[in-house]
Amino acid sequence: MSKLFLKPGEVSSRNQYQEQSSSRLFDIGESSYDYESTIAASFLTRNTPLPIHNYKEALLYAVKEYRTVVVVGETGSGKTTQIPQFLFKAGWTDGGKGIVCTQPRRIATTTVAARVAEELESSKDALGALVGFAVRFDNCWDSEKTKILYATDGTLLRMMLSDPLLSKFQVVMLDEVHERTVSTDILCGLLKKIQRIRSDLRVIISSATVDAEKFRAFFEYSGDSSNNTATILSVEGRSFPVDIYYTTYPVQDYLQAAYEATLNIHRNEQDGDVLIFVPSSEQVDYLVERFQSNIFQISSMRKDRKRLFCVPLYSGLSYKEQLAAFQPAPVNERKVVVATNIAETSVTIQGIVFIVDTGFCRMRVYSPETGMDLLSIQPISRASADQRAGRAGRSRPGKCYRLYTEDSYYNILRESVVPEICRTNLTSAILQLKAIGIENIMNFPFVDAPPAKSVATALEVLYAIDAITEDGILSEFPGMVMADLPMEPFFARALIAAKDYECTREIITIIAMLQVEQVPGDSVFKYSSSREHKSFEAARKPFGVAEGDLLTLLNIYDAFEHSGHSLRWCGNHGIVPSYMKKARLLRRSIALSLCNVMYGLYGAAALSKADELLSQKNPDPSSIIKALLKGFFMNSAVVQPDGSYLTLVGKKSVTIHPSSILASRLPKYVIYCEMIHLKRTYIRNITVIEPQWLIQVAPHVFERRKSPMEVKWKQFISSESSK
DNA sequence: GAGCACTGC
Repeated sequence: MSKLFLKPGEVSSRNQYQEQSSSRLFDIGESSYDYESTIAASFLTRNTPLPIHNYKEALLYAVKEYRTVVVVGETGSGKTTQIPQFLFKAGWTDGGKGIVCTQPRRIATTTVAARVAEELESSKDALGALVGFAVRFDNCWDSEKTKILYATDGTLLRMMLSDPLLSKFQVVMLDEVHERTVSTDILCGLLKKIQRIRSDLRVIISSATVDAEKFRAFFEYSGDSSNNTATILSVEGRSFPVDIYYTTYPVQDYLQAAYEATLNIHRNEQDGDVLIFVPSSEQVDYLVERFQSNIFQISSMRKDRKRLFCVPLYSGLSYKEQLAAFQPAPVNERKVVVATNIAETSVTIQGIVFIVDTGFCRMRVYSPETGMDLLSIQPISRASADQRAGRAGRSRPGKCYRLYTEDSYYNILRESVVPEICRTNLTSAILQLKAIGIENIMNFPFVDAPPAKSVATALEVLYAIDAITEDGILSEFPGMVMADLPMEPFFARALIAAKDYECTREIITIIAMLQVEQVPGDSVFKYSSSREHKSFEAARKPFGVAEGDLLTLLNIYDAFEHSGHSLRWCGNHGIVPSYMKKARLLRRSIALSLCNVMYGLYGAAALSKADELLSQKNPDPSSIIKALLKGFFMNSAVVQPDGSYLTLVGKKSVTIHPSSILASRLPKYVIYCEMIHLKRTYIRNITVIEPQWLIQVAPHVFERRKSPMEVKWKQFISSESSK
């Protein structure tokens, strides 16, 4: 087996790199977060100075002299927690304006804020005063007192709706910019524009090495190189070297190779756990099963009979199932974690010494031509490969076995990920931009511009749902209201329409239930993970209604409410109580947002209006469906003789996903929430409609056959581009 | 009868 790989002596120096260790409760200065099960490791490095402290003076100097500072540092250097504190202590908030630091994930946002509050105020109850956080539906900060605010990137973007110049902030720090989320990318463009108006604003960009000069150049707006406005500060990391091994030949079957590589590690290597990266959850299950069925032979490979055990890790597992991957291995046993990309950035497992990297991941890619999402297995980027390798070497030197050749690494893998903005549906992002006041999308300073076709498609969709006018201008109503509602545009449109159809309570409930449904693994029903789908369908059946999946979810919530929100009732019906609780909270949050945004009510007035909205029942399914239709009429389809469906807009051939309650009923006309191409093109979350409702709800699309709207759309798209 | 990587408002 070892002949597959280059010998250690053949490892050239460029295959070694550093990543600093950070075995503490909160991973400082990086996207990762350690599950609670790793609390035991938290005090190991508490008192060790973080590398960033060596750069304090250099950083403060750079922020003083330059409008934009790109801080390059590997994960764990301490930049996320320390930089805002340096600036605070140096007096950057003395003028009354604060510091905001964005993160791509909620969990990192809240945990980092908690840690900084504790560090700065030496108190565990300090969060929400000097230091706070802001994420959707969960704010913990004080507009008077808070000087350091951690927020998700999407939340800061949303704040710009009411404060487009971010006038509350003196310094904006964007963290994990190399991950290239849509929100972070858009914030970069907006900050670049704000800097032209606000010369006092300071921007700090935290990024991985490969992108540093790209971002520096993006924010540079002096043409004179002796008078730069943006600079780069590099911060070294703190960690142990990771030796990289490549295969000598391309592997035919990376699952087989991963299996063999792991056996080889187990046979020949000292202590230390193994983390295997594979693209999909099915492949995780396959490998785990394969290890488990050979566990005795594998354990007997070693003289000391050291045992090996294998656990899966992907987001579709329930919280409880995921915890097993974080439990430390017993003495004289080796843990093998088989994981999807979740282990690349979202979570950190302590004690990993060996990495096995297949070199592939599953990625969602949007096709603007078809308006469809495609989920396909693709080679990872070099940046991802390095990130994966860096998951070893956090507590001691590690090794990474790449199941591809060194030549592939340098010549086939792309340098960094395709930015999300280039492979996603832009409807929501463009609505946000319009609401912030960016009318001309084509001229927006994108770090990487999305495909023009994606922009055009998004504008067409926004026009069709009344968010923008023919001239591409955001409408005061419903456009501005849709932008203000913290949900996807189609849902926002349906929620606004619900007022006219007098079914606000029902639409809010459906949106809340869908939100919970989307939580992978544990959804509303017990046993809904892939292995136990039969129980899931059995539990759902008594609540199933002929109108489809969305009204079935409503039916479940109504039954839960009717039981007096009884946990015992949940237990008796195979429904997970915590998820119904979550739906209940979400309903209230959504209702409150609606009261703020559409009724202009705040405080106690909003609370009482929300309660009123949530108590007015409408038992008429047709009005609920019409409200839904107001948002989702573009996602309509008609059944074909062979049982497939044809979408009315776009004429795509699709199939109802078998998980739908309507999969075998084949109603004539339906709307769907999502279309995705897997082995076939599926539509999911189906609702039955009457065809004449389409004309009632969207006459501009379905009535006039002679002059297709495409003509009009094309006109305003060209006027949009020429602005 | 199929099977979805991972986030966010």
